Amino acid sequence: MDVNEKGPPPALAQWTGFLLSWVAASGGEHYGRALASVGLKPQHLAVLVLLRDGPMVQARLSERLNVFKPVMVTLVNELAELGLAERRAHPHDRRAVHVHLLPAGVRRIREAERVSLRAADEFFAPLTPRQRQTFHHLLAKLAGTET
Amino acid sequence: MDVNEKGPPPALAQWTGFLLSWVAASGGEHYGRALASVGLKPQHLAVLVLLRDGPMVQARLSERLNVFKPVMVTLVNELAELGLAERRAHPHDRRAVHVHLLPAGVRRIREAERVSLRAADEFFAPLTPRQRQTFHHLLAKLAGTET
DNA sequence: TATTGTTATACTCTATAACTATA
DNA sequence: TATAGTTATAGAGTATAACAATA
Repeated sequence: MDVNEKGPPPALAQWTGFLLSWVAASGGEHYGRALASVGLKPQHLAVLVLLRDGPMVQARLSERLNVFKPVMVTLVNELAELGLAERRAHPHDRRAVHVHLLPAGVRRIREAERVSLRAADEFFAPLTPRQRQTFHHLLAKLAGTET
Repeated sequence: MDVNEKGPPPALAQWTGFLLSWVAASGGEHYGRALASVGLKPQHLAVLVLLRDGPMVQARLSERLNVFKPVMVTLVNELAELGLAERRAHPHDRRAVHVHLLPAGVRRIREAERVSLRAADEFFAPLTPRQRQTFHHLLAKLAGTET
């Protein structure tokens, strides 16, 4: 049930649910390739964007992104190794570490947003701007983020 | 970056790509639970539906569903153990096995389609019938299954 | 030489357990 | 007792390698 570049199997393409999962997987791969071109994984960018609002404790990063604590340890390690973020002592709680966004991280966010916006334009090219807006609206209704 | 039942993280919900992956994952889980209620995994049903057109060689099942050969071995093993399909000798090629759909498999397909249609109705309940049709149309354009 | 089915193996992701140091 | 961070480990799911039988 893997998803490749050829398009969905015709026999199953009339099921909306199958189309949905195929389009999402296809879009996710496209997005992942775009971010990889600036040396990031999707999760890296998600963490960086959260840190843009200020330093954050790792445990709260895990909660906000719905990843398990050990995963966040790895992600922060990688971001630190890339020089995009770093751990510092927490001012009030000696158990916790504050994860800070570094200037290089701010710049990398801008690059990532540039390539990901371009990737989105490519992916949604089959739709007119009006259709793309409609698509977003319908997704938001399904996600329950609008009434 | 896991997806749970609470709805997408508000901070990321304005990105169409993130909404898309969240909705697809949510829908996939809903579909998976529905099929599990009749004892099937999504891949099981996909195989059974393909076999409805007649017996098929395992290698072609793998190709059609884009799964690797060892995965198909496991799936056919499971379907055989469930009594829904079985391996028989291929009439012309002694290397290959013909996978046949059994009467119990035909009945199970009907049950699975019943619960999966109900699951789809539940999942797409936030949309009007007209919107649901539009959503399918836009997905089909993105998947390239219509011009 | 290529293909079918199978077994064995590896690799990634996801999830849990256990431990420390604090609170 | 509970929480933060880390390490270690376990489990799916996915992908590759290698093999015997046959074409």
